[in-house]
Amino acid sequence: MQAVNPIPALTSTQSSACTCFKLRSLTRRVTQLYDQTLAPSGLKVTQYSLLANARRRPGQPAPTLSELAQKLFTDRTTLTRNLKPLADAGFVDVISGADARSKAVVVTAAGEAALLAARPLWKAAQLRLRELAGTERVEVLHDMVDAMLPQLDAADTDEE
Amino acid sequence: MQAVNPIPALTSTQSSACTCFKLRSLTRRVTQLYDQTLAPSGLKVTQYSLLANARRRPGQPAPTLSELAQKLFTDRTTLTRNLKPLADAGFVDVISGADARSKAVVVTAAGEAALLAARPLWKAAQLRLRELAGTERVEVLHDMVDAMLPQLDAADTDEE
DNA sequence: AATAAAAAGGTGTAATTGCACGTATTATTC
DNA sequence: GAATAATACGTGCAATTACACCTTTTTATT
Repeated sequence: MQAVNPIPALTSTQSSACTCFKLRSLTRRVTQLYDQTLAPSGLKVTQYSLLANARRRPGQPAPTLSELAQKLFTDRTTLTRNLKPLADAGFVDVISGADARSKAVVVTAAGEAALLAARPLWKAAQLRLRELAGTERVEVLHDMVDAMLPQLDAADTDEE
Repeated sequence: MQAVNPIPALTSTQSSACTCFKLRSLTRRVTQLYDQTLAPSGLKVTQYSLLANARRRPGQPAPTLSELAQKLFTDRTTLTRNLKPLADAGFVDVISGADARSKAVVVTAAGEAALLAARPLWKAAQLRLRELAGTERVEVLHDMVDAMLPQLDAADTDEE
């Protein structure tokens, strides 16, 4: 016996089963949670992540724009724009790199301070998400992203 | 015996363990995959999802902006902007609703046609993602989003 | 019926995102 | 050494996203 397809021509399940749509929806809500929690710090989660990933130990070379973009899984040109508000706020300096072509991103003292001030809020957001979604789910999600992202990243840089 | 924390002051693991950052990174890549695959249709995945969710069977009432926004897990004002290119392309009509306040979204015949034409491409994207990430992972991801999204959605509408 | 509250929607502003195309600089090839 | 490749970055453009604040209309309260 075969299961009956409820409404053949127009199952709304079809569109809502879109993985991309689901992911985008979840990400919007999660971003909202983080941004609202981080609000007192003046940083959005994107900026927090950018700063945290641009950070280097003293003596360590500052990352170039391309290096940082790759680390952030972002388009290079997106990084350029995202640096603007942070540079305006004095949280980063975009200096000329080793090459005459390349530029490097340096987190300033003010940037470090902002990051330090935002950290407890970020931790609160992490905790709140775990409360809402369940710690186990969040951990599974981490593993899944870690497994999937490299595949998608490779596929992206391949096909050119 | 206690495990030694590798570099106490500056573990880059801390920032990369940000659930929001991970989710956003994955979503960017997945969106890229879908958008590139959908490109021949002239629709972006956001627009495809919007159209698919705005669609009604003949006779069924067209969704109001607020209803549709809720269904899409988007801000109401975001929906307003996202409708613009679709209205310009003639894929939707934004008509006045039952109320003198409300408006409703109607997918036009051209919109239906665009959706129909895009569907094989969308399916190809779904398939490609499963190839890259593994079908099982995608299915687990679906379940996780389905479980997490309502929690975050409720938390969002609550705290006002 | 007047007033207050709620609901529905829009605009200003700002940030995030990526593609297409362009310029400048370095490395490679002949 | 000159021509070509590749690398590094920027800008124009368009879409996505949401908050703060606004107007209009409907509903609820007194």
